[in-house]
Amino acid sequence: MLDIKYIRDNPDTVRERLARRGEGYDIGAIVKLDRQARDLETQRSQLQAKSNDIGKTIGQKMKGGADPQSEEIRSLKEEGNQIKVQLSELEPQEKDLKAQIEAQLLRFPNLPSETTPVGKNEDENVEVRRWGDEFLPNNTNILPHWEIGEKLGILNFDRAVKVAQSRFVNLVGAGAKLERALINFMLDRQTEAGYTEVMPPILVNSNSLQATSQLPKFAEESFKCDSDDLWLAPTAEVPVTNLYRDEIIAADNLPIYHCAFTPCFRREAGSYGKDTRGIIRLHQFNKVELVKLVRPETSEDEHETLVRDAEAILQALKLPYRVIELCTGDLGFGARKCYDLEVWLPSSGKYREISSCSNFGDFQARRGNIRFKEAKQKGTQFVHTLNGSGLAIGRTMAAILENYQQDNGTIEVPEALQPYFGKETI
RNA sequence: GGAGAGGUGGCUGAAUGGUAAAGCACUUCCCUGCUAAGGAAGCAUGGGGUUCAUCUCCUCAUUGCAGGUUCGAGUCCUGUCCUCUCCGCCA
Repeated sequence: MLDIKYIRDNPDTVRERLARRGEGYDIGAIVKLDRQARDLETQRSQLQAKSNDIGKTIGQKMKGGADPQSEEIRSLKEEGNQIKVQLSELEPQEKDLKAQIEAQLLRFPNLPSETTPVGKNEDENVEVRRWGDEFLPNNTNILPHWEIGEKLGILNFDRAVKVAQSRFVNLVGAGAKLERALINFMLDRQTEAGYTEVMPPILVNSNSLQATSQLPKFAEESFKCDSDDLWLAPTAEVPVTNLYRDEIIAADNLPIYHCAFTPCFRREAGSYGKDTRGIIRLHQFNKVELVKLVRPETSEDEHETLVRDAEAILQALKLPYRVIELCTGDLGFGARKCYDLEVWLPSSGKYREISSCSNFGDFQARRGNIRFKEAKQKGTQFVHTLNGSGLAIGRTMAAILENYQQDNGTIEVPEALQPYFGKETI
């Protein structure tokens, strides 16, 4: 959430930064509502003060033994009643205005960072670096991962569709074990890199989704449990970041680094016809997520190391990839800056997103009221939150099935993964 | 799912409807003088106003949350969420 005070004091800056994302963000209305709300609040609190005064006076007089029926008490009560009438008009107005402001504010995206490249859409994203050309497979007859997967009997779609729906998969035998090996491998690596593993709830309430900014704007993207205020988490970012919602963290305890393995659930509304085959875009997929809560002045550096920590997995698996910096037009709602890691998928001759690493600044912290406090200092500040996949498990498996495909139709298991998988080939 | 109890500062914990005790912890200071004890003050968060701005200052709100009654609600009423105990069910 944007800071209303910042909008108030720097409307032009806000306008200009939002415009970098594209059209359609008008802060005029909110500035006006804010002015009205503050005027009302000033009026209301003055009346409130008077009312408090009367209450106190009556209280003191009653304590002193005054007759409740006396003229003095009755006239004070009458005065109190009049204030109450005035308040009953002002209060709903103020409340309504503030609710409107809040609702609008929740629908404004974060301001892009000064360094985020300006662009209209994904075509204007910027490639930052590329890694692993020497590992590009030279086999030109590489089968797409879903074909080789079904051929080897380790990916099964038909039965998963029967059990659930399209966009679900069943992993069999070596497929299931490979998934498990990848999970353990990634968690171990990220733990060694300094992230504390957590295993949070993956059903999350509306407040949590609002804090990390999946709500209110993206409600149709998540699965909702009908009879409870619970949703299936679309990413571990939600439960892990929200572990600290409404907390004031001692500054000494920052930075906080967490990694978490969770299944993730997405409705993929509006992606009909996209990636309908294979395991690139499923309603349920596994992911190891990295989450950081840091001091504001460190968040840019923390963002860079977060990306490096995600890259380290791809490097260890010797999977070719590139790092893309998203331009303002493609930037996620809550992010001020974002790098995507894209892994090479030889069957389609394309790089595909396998990790998205974002710096949210104080955007999520403000929504979730996650603050920190310096010892011996007054006041609190919002932390900065960051997260990134480290990595998406299914897409990593797809990349392995393709990049490690041998001429004889077997899959070589990446060396780093062999201790976890227990075999050298599939 | 059934029955009961309860949600008050960092923690413990009071408050016949009269405007949130006290203790512990913490911070600063004083006294004392040696692994200690005593005294004083301070000690929450958020909003608004004031200010070029910060602090101060003024003010409002916050006893889980949302309403209601009242001049006045921690206290009474209604709804709701959460926690705990017992029972039931259950991996």
